[in-house]
Amino acid sequence: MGKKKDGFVNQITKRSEDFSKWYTELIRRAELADYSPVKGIMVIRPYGYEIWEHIKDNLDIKFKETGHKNAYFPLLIPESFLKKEAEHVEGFAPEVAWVTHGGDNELEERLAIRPTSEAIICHMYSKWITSWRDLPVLINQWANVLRWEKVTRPFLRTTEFLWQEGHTVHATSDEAMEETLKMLDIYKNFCEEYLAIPVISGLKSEKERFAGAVKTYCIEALMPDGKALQAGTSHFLGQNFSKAFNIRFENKEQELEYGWQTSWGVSTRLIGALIMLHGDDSGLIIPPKVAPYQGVIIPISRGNWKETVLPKANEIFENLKAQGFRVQLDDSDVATPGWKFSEWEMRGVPVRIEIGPKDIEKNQVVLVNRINREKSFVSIDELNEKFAELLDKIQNMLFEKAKNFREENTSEAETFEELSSIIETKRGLVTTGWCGSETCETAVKDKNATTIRAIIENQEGKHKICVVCGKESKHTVLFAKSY
RNA sequence: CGGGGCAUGGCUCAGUCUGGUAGAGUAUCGGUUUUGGGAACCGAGGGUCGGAGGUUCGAAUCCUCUUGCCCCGACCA
Repeated sequence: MGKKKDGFVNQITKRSEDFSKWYTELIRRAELADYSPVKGIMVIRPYGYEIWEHIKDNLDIKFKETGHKNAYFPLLIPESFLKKEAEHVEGFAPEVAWVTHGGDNELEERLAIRPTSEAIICHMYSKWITSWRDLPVLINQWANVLRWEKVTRPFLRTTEFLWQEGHTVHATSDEAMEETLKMLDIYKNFCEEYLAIPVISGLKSEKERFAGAVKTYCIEALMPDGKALQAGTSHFLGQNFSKAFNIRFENKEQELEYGWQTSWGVSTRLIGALIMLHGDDSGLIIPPKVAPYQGVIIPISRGNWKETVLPKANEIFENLKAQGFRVQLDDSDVATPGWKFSEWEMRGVPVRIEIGPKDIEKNQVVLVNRINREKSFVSIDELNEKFAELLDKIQNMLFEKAKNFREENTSEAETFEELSSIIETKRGLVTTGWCGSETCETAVKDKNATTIRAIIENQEGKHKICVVCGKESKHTVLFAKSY
């Protein structure tokens, strides 16, 4: 640990050597998160939480722009409420945690710690909605939820996690469907623009659909180990919940009608996705748009640097902050510059700004790109523009790199044998035809532990037959192993 | 929930087979010298070996149970 090897850091397992180990080790070393005393529950540390804050703040703006308001619903849900929508309970029952006592007294009805909030929110909606004038209801909440998962991994699947859940009610089916797709689109754009994670959007099969939904749409991202990660979902709930919870309104024709609903969410899992997708052997690479620090200024501490270099470094620091950049100045005098380089690379800061005696003479700084360590010498007078340019460049490089990776790892299969062989050798995403039957879907799962991640837009002329049974294909689907 | 692995100063690990009362590196603290890719030296503090029980004169080490973590599957954001 801490020893030099080829000049760079050697303190974490290399991503190229052991991906899983790299992932969990890095999360702790970079101080994104740590394990709590309770199984499967993690502590999100400030550096990790700040990434979540940037995700949250930016998404929140997009939700507000599209007319949504935030609210907060209770953590505890009476058991009877959860049971109202049959498929919903069945789907979530195995992973619900229950509150059974208040102090020493056993409760008459046990309370579920929300695994998701449809039940409590729909109950409230049934009280609030009476007329077509009350619609649409467009509410989102930022909250924590609890699901007693059997296998957990930091950020990707933890017992308690943070997310947002939007719950809307509309007067017509069309309107609700429009909302479902609109939010899916917001997620897709957000993942691609802010997190530099290319995603494929599509529809879930019946088997993979959210418990209680009519249709579940999703965005799926391909991870470096060839597995797909569901990065967000948007559900068209139809009238399933409004009927179960009696959400009715009087329409313009003075008839009582059940509301049409949607729900949609993304979680702290997005952080897991960006760690896996962008990181390298040296550690994290956080996309500039959500990075807690977009740049770190490292003064080269040499001789009387505190009198010569540090004041200039401070000036640059204040200037960049004033321009709205998120920057850090590492002026600690215990660590050497080399140590700092490695440390901040490991933490994924996209740009390093070096300034030393030689630079001061030339009125310049050195900008270093985290992705390829490419150095550029920039006049201090142009620093603001050049820094902003480099951040944009890095944001784009990350996206392009991820997109190329996905393209290289997307295959097509016409037969079951082909599909199996691809999954067993290179993994990745596989597009095929599918007849739509659950029998064929299950056949693939049983043989290859691979599932339909999404039903995608039909590609003309391709995949005319079902990859399993050979009958006529109804959908083009994306198969992959998944997280 | 099945299969496998692991649990020892903050971190990474040695010691376990063959019981004898804990050790290294690193980190931390103090000091001196350094500093353009993880600096060197001197000195100091810090653990009773995941937890419970048992065997024994004696347990990190042997036995039983238990908890947690990691990996691979089945289930899920």
